[in-house]
Amino acid sequence: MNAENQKLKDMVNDVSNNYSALQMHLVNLMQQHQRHEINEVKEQEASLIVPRQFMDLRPSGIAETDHEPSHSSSEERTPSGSPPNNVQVTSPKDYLKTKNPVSQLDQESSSFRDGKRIGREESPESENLGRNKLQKMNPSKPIDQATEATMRKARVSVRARSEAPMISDGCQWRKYGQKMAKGNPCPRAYYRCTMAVGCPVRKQVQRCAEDRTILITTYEGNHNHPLPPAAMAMASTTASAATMLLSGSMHSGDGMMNPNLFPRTMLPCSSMATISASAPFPTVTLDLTHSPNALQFQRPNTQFHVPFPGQPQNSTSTSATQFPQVFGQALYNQSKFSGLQLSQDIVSSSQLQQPQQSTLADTVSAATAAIANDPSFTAALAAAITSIIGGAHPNSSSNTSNNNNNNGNTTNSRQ
DNA sequence: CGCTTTTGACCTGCGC
DNA sequence: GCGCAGGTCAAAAGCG
Repeated sequence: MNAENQKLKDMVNDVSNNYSALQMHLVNLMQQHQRHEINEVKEQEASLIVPRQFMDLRPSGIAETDHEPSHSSSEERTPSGSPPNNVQVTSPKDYLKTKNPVSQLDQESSSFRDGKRIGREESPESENLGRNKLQKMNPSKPIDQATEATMRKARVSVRARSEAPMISDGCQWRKYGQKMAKGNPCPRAYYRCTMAVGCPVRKQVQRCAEDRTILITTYEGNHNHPLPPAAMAMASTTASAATMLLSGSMHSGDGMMNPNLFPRTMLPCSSMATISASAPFPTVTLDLTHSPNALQFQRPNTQFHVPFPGQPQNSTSTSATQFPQVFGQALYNQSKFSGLQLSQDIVSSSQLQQPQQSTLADTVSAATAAIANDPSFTAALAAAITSIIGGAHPNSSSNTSNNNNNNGNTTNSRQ
């Protein structure tokens, strides 16, 4: 066990190092691409106004100008002279070190302590209720409160193939409800984080109606406590989603995302992630199910996307390559761990198959699809996902995993 | 015995 | 105002 632990430590260190190196590379690629895309946009619409970029893993409004100077011209085209929002790639560690997004939210919510139910005043949901009530009664800061609500409700949905009833993401969860959702024969389970008292993070777990091997896990909120390394990626991803969506809302005149501008800020299409701006729960969807076989089941732009009010159908969602970079990184690193090199030649071959790929995340995605038929790689792919979202295995230390087996049986019998 | 899950009831928002 | 659906609560049951 000691030897195994040491081996795992070495692997973690390797991940960290590779992550940093690849992160730098990704930044460079993004900057290059951004310049290219900006030129295109300028050609198409000279008067276009582009909101901030959606790469800062920290909560909006705290970007520091002493970080890497942005080479994006988004700030150049920001009309109101708002502080520049640089394109930054911040590791989860740095992100948490720099600023705990939860603390900000908690501070914001602390001014709304008049919960509807006195007995539940301390619970986050009662704060929400109180806030909603106050928002109705006191419209003095509608934009701020709408922004806050967006931040609170922004969600990250992860689609991953898993036989396990729930993917363990490094956190401890307690199931507090289960419902049958319309249009899906599989029940939806509700969990809340139990790693700290009063942690507002919740998640929903449900199997995809079209392909029940796909597990859809939706995260909402930000943790108010330190996270184990295994949970860092997902937590920062969730927080980033909120930040991304909030960022979009903050830079449009009416306090909501401008649907016509939003897609233009994203990099070219990747099938790994989509963003839905559907109110009231804007959702970022990370699709880790891709394989040649998976694609036939997938309906990438319809499943979670509700048209944004007034938004043309062809722009209801935008694929993003920026956001899932953490997952691509994990895949790359895990493939190394597994001794199954996600080597440059594999990446290159996948690029040949999909010449439109232009970013690291896309490359990894394509490589995943290209080699997913290789049984030996399947384990590596599963391990890659596991390394990010904590591991999907029935024997997880989390109580919820085993109990969820019971859930499924019980639910089936009830059905 | 303490913790977690189950599950019916309840609350809330939304569309009609 | 009503019904529906999603989300949450909390007492009861289950489990180790």
